[in-house]
Amino acid sequence: MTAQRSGRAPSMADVAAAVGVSHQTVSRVLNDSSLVRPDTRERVLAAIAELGYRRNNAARALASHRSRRIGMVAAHLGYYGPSTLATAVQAAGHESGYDVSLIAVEHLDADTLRDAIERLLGEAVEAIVVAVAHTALLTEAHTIDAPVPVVLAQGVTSGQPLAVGIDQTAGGRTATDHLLGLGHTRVAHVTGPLGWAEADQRRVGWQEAHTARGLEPGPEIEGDWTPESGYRAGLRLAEDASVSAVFVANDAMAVGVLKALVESGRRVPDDVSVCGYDDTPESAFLLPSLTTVRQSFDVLGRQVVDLTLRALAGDEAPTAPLLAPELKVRGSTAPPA
Amino acid sequence: MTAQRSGRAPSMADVAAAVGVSHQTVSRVLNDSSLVRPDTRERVLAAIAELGYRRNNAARALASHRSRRIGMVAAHLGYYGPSTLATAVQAAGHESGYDVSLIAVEHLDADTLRDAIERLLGEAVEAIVVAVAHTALLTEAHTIDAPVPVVLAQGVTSGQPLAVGIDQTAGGRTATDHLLGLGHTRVAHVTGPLGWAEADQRRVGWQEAHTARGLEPGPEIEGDWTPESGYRAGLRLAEDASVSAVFVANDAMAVGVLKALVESGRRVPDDVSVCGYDDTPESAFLLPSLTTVRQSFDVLGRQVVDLTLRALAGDEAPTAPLLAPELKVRGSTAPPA
DNA sequence: CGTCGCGTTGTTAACGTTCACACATGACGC
DNA sequence: GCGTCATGTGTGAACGTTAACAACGCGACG
Repeated sequence: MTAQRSGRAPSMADVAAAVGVSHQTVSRVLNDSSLVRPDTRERVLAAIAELGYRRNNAARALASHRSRRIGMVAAHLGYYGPSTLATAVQAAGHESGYDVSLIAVEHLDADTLRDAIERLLGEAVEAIVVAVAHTALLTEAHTIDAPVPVVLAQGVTSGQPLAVGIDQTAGGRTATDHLLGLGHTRVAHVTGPLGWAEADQRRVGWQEAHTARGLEPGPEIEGDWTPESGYRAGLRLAEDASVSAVFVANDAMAVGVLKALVESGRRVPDDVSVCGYDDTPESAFLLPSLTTVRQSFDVLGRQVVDLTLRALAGDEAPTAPLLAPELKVRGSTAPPA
Repeated sequence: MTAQRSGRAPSMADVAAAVGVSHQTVSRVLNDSSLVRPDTRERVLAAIAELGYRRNNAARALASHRSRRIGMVAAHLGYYGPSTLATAVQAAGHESGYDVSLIAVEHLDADTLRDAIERLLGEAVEAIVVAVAHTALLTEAHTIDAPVPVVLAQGVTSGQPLAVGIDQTAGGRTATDHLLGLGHTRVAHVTGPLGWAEADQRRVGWQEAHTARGLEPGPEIEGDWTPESGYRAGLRLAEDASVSAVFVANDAMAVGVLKALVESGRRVPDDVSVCGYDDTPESAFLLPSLTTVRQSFDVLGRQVVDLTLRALAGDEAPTAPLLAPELKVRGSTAPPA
């Protein structure tokens, strides 16, 4: 009964032959069309199980012109934010019946991005999610004329079409406001690498918080997201006795800042308050525990996929509001001495 | 000249028609067969560029029975190790002309694994790389009878076929040996969740280092990789005045241990030495900087892909030696008082 | 009792590649 | 001058699925 060609994986035709129906009926069962008599469906399902039949996606994509696949390109999966986002997007996509092809790159420049997109298009993705953090690339990403929707998922400034993001400016403002609210009259800032959208935006928030109170923002030092750059920045800040509060653009750098301050003999938070950004799992367990800003990547991932699906459903330029980050107050911030 | 059907992406036939050759010639150019006259190739290439032709991978896979795709399933991309490994595998695969479909899951149990593998097989991957850390799953993974090679890339204990890994036992031994070598007579251990291969193996290394010197291993507390579990363990260790050295199974937990010890009034390394595992970017900038064990995930990723390619080339059960981790001595370890 | 309609199934033709050939053309050796 | 061979190119048939439509059986309705 099981007339199967040897050597190759069974096809619909094999299943059909085993049951004694046409391959189209098998196809109907697989796509659960309602037009199949229950007992026919039953028999087909049994044969599928017995033969170990598995649907061939390549053939499916070829015939249907639909790949049921979303592409994603993400950089710096070693960092907390990007990796969390990537996992979230993948989970959300899977929930909605899409595979997510993730291209993870070490560092994302214009060439890498173009290459990644080219590869994804080669896989016939129906949409592409780009988690790109660099401002220069952001504008570039907008000009990509791919034959599929391209959704931006990072570094987004406002409710632009086909873009979801977290309101980094608000995050920077909240963090700085917290410090100013404690009574500090000036907050120093260790930025991320300028040119990165997230770094730029957090910095703007930091400035805005000062100007809103008629204050001058304190010294500013550029970092590169790494703990080491935070450490170097911290050493310089420690020399400046007027610095009583620092807003650091991510938790990894904050680790370095803390070390530098303490090693320089300045107590945290007694002499200097430190506020980070990201709320990595470690941050609550630093010495002292780190006040920081938390971003909900799970929600972001879900939103990214929803927006993508809306674009796929024909909505030309779907928009979504920016997500609001949340301040986590811990032991590293206190009123000035 | 450009006879292109509207609405659809151009196909080989379109390119061929534009140039005035057969579709097979276009195919030959694309697969750079040598059997094409230079000027023909030239003209085909020009037409491809002009029409914006892109090869359809679904059709290619269907016709050739080769997808040029490797699947990978990885859990816990939020952790340092797995995410670094995933990126490395992807990069190495790409270098070798393979796309790597990465399925990132939050947590990997038997069902999730089976589902992920099923999805990957649906994409016609030629091989599957499984980065699974759980011992129970490891044995399970060995029994998977997929129609393609399944390569294990984590938690591997020795040079088993189709498996590459880092020698975690050696890592645990090295870390503990370092502490014993400093003069500590007993080393406590905060383990990862037992049942995870890596946790188990590091623990074995810790025991071996003691027995090799005729010593009894110190107290042992089970953690779950999170800083919080490290903190809880640290609080208990701090109560035990006989504990002068601790080997913590990863850096994240070590962060928590450090906090607990210091908050309990025990100085590090003066009263208690602490050694971690992973060498995360932060660890050198903790207070004090963390002695730890470094694993080279770049090399591992490369090896994983090499092994996979060997399996694909027909080698039934290719093996690779375990990679040796490397001790990084920093400020958190010192001789006993 | 014939015919319409609906539910179920079968038939045939795409989809865009690669593969296995067959077919031209010209060079070369005898 | 003719067979042989290499080089370049074309032809037709897969590959395994979906899409569009045709066909069948059967009950209901006029």
